Amino acid sequence: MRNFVARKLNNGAVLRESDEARLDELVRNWRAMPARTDIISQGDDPEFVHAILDGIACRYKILPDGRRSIMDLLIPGDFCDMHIAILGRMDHSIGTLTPCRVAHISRPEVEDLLQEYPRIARGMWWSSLVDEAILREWLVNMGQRRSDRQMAHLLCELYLRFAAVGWPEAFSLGLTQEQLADTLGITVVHVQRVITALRQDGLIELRDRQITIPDIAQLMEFSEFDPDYLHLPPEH
Amino acid sequence: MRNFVARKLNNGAVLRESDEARLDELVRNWRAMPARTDIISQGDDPEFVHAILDGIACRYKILPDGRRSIMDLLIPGDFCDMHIAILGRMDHSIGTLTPCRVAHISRPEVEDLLQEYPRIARGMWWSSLVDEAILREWLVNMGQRRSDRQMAHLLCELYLRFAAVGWPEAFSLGLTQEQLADTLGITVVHVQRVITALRQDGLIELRDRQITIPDIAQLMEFSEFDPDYLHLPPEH
DNA sequence: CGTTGGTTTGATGGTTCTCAAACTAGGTGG
DNA sequence: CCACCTAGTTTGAGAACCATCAAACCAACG
Repeated sequence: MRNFVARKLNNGAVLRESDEARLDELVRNWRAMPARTDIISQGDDPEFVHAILDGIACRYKILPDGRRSIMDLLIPGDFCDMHIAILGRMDHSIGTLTPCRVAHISRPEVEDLLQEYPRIARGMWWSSLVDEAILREWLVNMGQRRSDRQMAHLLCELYLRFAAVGWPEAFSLGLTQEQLADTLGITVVHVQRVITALRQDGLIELRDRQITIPDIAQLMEFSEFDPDYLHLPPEH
Repeated sequence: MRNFVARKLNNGAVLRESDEARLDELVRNWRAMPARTDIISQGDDPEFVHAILDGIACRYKILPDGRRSIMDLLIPGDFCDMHIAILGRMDHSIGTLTPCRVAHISRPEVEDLLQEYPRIARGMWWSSLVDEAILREWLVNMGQRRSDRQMAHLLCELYLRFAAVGWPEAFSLGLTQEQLADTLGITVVHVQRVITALRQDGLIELRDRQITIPDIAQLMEFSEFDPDYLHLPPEH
């Protein structure tokens, strides 16, 4: 089992063996969570910082009328809540979408990590800035593109993010259409129509409710995807 | 002339006189910039960190087809590019929307500030996290609300953000309809229709192309505005 | 006094939502 | 093993929202 946290941070900082060893230790405390379960809820002031080791989670808010808005997808290697120590309470929730393995690290351990492991601290800093850049690109995506391009753009991003942590299997996405709808801000019905359209154009493939990408370059061109905002090292 | 940077940071940290004095010094280097001018352009690796002292600026990207997407509005007290030292190159541009006074602070000065003034450093850290929270709320706003609510929500946010730095004049917004359109991801024509509708409902007032808010509570209710995400101290 | 940038208004069309219902696959209990 | 139930997917018809295109209007400015 590889350490996806270390792999992710390695994109923004050059870690040494001692760094990776420490991360391996910290990541040893984890628990399995079923799909659709909150890791942290809005209003919490949690004691632990969490990292996703396996599965897909999301940041989300529930609107007054009951709709859910997903503002970020968290994949293996992603931290959930590094910021909570400063802001105090959570202004949104974090929950699993698929079954997940979630590591929990105590606040003192995080403090120690940031103080004593400067390369890791730099990687964390880099990581949170990339998260912000992703958020900005989502804003562009939702504001300016039609929903088929939106969907394609999201898939391109996930493809690259999974690749950046060296996801072992070929990329395949097992989210439900409702989860995709809440992410893109469109209805389930329309997600369905967009997916069938993309499938008919040969841009994606669908087997057992899993989306795969036959030709990433083609999908990137279709969605005007520019990977610049992910700030990945050149080889990706 | 008050120091809006200090006022803003005071919302997230308790500054002392020495802190404010240092900020006063740093902010002394500024230049006036006309409207519609880039402070930093995409691809730059700038030498200075900038802060808005007066006027309104924005983060934006230009899409391949020429459209502009505004992803953040920067008001007096806001820093533009604290993150650039880590990420290297800018993945978006920052430009003025109205005439601005912009302070520029050298990288060594910023380093010193973060090292030697821990309360300021904490305020900066808080500030960047709030920026991220604002970005998330914009995503919710654009994804889930109709354009009249979107507009109202944006106006509520700006009202509170200006209030949080103690903006001297009563709130009034002097952006063009095109600038608002690029921010909300809708067309100029539709901005026009939304504005007249809000005006007819008495939710906003319009004089000399300046939008004012007669009753903020009413506008907040209309747009389902929950100020929680701004993480302001209770008095606001 | 023409030019320019911005606002306002109208008509039409496309994208996406809403409502409604059928269908599929997996799981559970009789 | 089958009947039922549930969550998720698929399809259709009509309406709402917003975009597009086009043109008039207005104020500031040289």
